[in-house]
Amino acid sequence: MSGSDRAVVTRPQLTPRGRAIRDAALKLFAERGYEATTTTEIGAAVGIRGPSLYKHVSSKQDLLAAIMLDAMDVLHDVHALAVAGVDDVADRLRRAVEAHVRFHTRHRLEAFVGNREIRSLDEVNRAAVVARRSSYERLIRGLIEEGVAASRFHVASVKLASYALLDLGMGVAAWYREDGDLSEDEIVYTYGRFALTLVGVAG
Amino acid sequence: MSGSDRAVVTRPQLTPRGRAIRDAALKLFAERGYEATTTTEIGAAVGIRGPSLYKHVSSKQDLLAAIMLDAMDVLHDVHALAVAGVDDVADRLRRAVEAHVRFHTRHRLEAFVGNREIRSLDEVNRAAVVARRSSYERLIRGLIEEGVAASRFHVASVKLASYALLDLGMGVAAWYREDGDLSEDEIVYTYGRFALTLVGVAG
DNA sequence: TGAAAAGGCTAATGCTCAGTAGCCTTGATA
DNA sequence: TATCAAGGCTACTGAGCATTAGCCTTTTCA
Repeated sequence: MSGSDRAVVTRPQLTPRGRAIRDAALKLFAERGYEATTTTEIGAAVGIRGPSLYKHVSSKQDLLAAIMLDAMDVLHDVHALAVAGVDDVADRLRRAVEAHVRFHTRHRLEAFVGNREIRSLDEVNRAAVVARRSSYERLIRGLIEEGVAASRFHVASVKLASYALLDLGMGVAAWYREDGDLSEDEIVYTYGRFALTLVGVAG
Repeated sequence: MSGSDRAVVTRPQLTPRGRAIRDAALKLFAERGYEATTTTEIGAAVGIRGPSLYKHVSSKQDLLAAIMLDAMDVLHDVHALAVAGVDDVADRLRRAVEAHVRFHTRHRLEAFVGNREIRSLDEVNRAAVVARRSSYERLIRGLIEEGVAASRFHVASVKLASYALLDLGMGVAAWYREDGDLSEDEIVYTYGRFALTLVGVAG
């Protein structure tokens, strides 16, 4: 009943070369955008020609979809892990926001691409990503509603507060750099505090 | 010395049709992205064929650049207007953030495109937009530094606080809708308050 | 009223791109 | 050692795109 029996990785395993291709595609999609990235460039990044990619992946579109869907699944997983077994609603929110921000530092390219390239997905894939995103947003909003219901939080608008928290994470993905002068822990801690003051936590 | 003698509109005037084309292009760039928008579609949106656009604009690229550069200039203008003649640093920050957020509701498409399509600009235009953006970021950061220097604000990191405030505005541009259930004033007021608690304002 | 400017249009140009066809090399295995 | 699959490669296909060329109609105004 601990939840650890749920598989964390649910998508098909990739060969090493398949993983290299995905990593290269992710980097290129983040740098220049999905539409502006050519299969020739993705191939070059792993030392092969564009058409040879098709021995490993089925299409450029599938590459994008896999990157985004996997990222959303990981985001759900880290959220679940962060709040599991924590009772106090303020602690739950702080831990959820910390996990949110940490995800956006550790997977900033995935988050960046995920936020900018939804439009490049075909209808089926877009619906799948949007569904996962909505589900995640409901989790965050639910935490705030919980705190408000318990009179622990005081906000002008639950919706606005949840948007603010979610947007801060996305912002991090846009400017965070591993070699920058703000450490991951520093950002995570500070934003966790931000979150609590933002919902006007009592106590 | 009031600053009102500085022209607010500095770019070449557009004919009505030129303006219609720009508005249509803005809407399409926001909806499906610059690369995915065709000149045929922009033309269709104003009732002409794609090639006829070239009687009014010099290129698709210039259309994007003009949209983004104008938006950055307006953002600077509304900021200057918001803080002009205000002495108290907390008031200045609150008013600056209010102006920032209001800009992102009133010009959400421009802001949205401006944040997502920098990569689609050619080098010259990109440099111009990035310069304006940096300049604006310095203004916001400067306000926070001012408050910290005067011991009115208390933040763990000036940089982090300014990123957070800037990111909240960008977030607004992504989800705000004129016909949504959160009013512009409501969002502006709430985020103005967020800003002050976020910098740990004293008094 | 007549010339010319403005602003449409279709057709064409030249380029880029995702994906396919079909071939060849290599290395594992039977 | 013969076979065969894996995974490269080049050449090609078919489509889409921004932009230009050149033509025609309408409007403006001297």
